[in-house]
Amino acid sequence: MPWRPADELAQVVALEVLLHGPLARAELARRLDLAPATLTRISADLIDAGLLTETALPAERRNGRPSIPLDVVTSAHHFLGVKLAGDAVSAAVTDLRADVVDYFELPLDSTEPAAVVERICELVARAAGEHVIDAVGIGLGGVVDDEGRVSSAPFLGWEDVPLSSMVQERCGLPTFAAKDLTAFTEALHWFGLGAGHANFAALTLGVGVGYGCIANGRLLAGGDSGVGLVGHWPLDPLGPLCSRGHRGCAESMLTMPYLVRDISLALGREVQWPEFLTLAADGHPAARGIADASGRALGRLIAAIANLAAPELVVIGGEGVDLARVSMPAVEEGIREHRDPRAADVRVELTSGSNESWCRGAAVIALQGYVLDRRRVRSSAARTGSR
Amino acid sequence: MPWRPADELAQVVALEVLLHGPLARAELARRLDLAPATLTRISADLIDAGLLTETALPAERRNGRPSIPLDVVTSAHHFLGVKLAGDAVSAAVTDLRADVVDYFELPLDSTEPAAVVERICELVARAAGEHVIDAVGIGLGGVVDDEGRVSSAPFLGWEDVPLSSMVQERCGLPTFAAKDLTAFTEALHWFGLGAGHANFAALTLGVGVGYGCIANGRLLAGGDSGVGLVGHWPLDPLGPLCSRGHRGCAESMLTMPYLVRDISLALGREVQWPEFLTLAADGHPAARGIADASGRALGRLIAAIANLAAPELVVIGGEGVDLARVSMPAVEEGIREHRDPRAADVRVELTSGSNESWCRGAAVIALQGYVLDRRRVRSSAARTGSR
DNA sequence: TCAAGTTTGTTCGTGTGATGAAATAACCCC
DNA sequence: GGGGTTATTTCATCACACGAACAAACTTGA
Repeated sequence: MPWRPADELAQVVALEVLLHGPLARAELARRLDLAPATLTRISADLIDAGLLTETALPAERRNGRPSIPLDVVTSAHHFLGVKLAGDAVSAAVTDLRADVVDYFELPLDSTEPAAVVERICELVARAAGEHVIDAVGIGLGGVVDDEGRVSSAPFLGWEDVPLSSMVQERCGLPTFAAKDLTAFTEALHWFGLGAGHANFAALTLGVGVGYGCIANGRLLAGGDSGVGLVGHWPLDPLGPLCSRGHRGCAESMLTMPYLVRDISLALGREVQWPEFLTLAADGHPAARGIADASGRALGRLIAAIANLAAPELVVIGGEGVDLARVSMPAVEEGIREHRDPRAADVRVELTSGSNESWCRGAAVIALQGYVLDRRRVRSSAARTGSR
Repeated sequence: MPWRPADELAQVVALEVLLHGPLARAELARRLDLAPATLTRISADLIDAGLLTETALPAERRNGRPSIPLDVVTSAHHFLGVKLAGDAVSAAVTDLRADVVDYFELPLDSTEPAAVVERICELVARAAGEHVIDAVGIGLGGVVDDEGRVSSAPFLGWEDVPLSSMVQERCGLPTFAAKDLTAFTEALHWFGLGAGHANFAALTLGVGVGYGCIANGRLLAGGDSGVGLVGHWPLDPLGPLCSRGHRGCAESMLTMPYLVRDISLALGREVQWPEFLTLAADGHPAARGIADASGRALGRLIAAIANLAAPELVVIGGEGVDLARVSMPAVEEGIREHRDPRAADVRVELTSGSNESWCRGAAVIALQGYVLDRRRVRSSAARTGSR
């Protein structure tokens, strides 16, 4: 039962239901500015096609005839989202709403493209054993073009690897690859904190600092986003030096390795990330100081994003997201410092930075590719600059 | 002969011709993915309606039957663009392609809303004496909402002034007001260096620093863009202090009053802006030093914009644009400093910063309001976050 | 308990309007 | 002048969104 809305309008209706939860016909008609009659017809088609069903109506009761919410059959489709790291590949199986239903992981002993593809296909095979997988998405740090070709991924030593087509040929499933941050941001956009927002930004903390942005309802994708454009952003003229000799850049102020190094130096012993957070939360002076300086730096970065990209919301994620949690007041102070007091407050939200959330992002790339039928359709995206 | 395309498709076709120059029917059909037959019908309607004409075919000759380019009747519509300054109001009359055909100016002796409206209407009357004006656009520095209400304009001491409706009631013409930078950016987008770009940024230098951005084909408009979000951006930790006590912020590094002050202090005599530029261009050490520091700071700001908003192009304007002209190498150095070397080069272009260009921007706001029939249509903009 | 009110969803005939195919027009080159 | 090529037009066709009227399924209130 493939996702094949009969025409463009059916596609729009199906997407609206997919993205904005169960919706009644009348509500859909209002949202999409269509006649009720049209919705009767379209929803009948979509129900016939197995894309939508009428839910068991726990809809809010008001006056008049009760509405019958329509919903997508979430369990009718499954996607595999693969996150590629330097030493392991992990994967999550999700349903049509990007809810994770299964999770696998495999170590990676070679970063040769062929070996990695092999590993990915092992995951695909394992997942396919338990679920019917409709498409595969792969997320990795690096520059990936629209066709899923990895033009550069330093952490794997890759240049110009046609990853998605390699996997697709090897395992026979539609495969899409994208930069990990693109995937993460799109997942927030369709099913996460960014749902319903036409302008928001995502920021991830971890081994590096990542940035993704939805502007006017679509991803901001410069040709070379992905080379780590915010990674070395100068945030504190008095901060420590980073590997490239910048003083107080995002890498040196916000990434886990540097912060762990700083706290270890300060205490004269090896301190791990969780302990650092605990110490900071408990008010240990050295840890507090480092966390606060870091939080202020993060706030400045958020302010920069807010000033230039005008998001309604900034979502923080990544495995180091707890840094923001323990230094929220400093973050807010940093924002105030670099933001005009007359401007509206920046809304900052935190989200999970587990590895699963990266996989989920990759699954959303698969889901989008499948549902929007990428690879075939390029025409509608061709209209460039107008309006 | 009003701009009233019969239906939505006709509107799209007319817009395409307006924005992308004379175009033949076949070319339009290809661009908009329509059947040739459809274009015959639509263009006939539009020609009947007086919106389009067949040009005297100086189209590039190729094989086959020659095409007949269609163009809008540029001189059939005129717009008045008014730029509001603290001490004067100026206005330009433009045609449908935003080419300036006339220019007026009046001093302003009171900043009372009623007095300003009076002055504006004098300009409207004068313009209407020589041209048929279809709509009026007003640009000013401050926060202006979609309905043309000025919620704040410190330079006039205004709060919550329903400017556009005041002018509209007083002079009887459809009137639209917008922030000056919005107007400037939209003008670049529709008819200037930004035409055809779905992602670009505009930066203006003058008494302050202004920023506008088109992302994914539309203006990035935070609710509070306009309070000068980049005006106090920190650019040089060693720079001079600004009025608010920031060190090396955009105001202190890039605005004309500060630069004039700096060069005057350095030379021990009063130096005006043009002389400063001449000295810098001629290699006078002090002037060169100031201009280069300023250029590097500008480069850093451009890099910040390029990193966060991913524009394909950054256009510099404003009356102080020549600063960029005399310090281009420093600007490029500043960009390199804050941009990952693996990222693509940022394309920077300069444009006129004459007062006329601000008026032209305001005229484009009028033109857009008129052509897109704002104030009536709000429905299509309502679809917020999806896709 | 029944009538009135309200909102949802359906049926059906209608008309708009984009389309494909084929014809025609207006050039090129040789 | 003939063949090739591309642009534009003609025209019958047909998909499909719509409006209007109606049926359904509740709430509310007397």
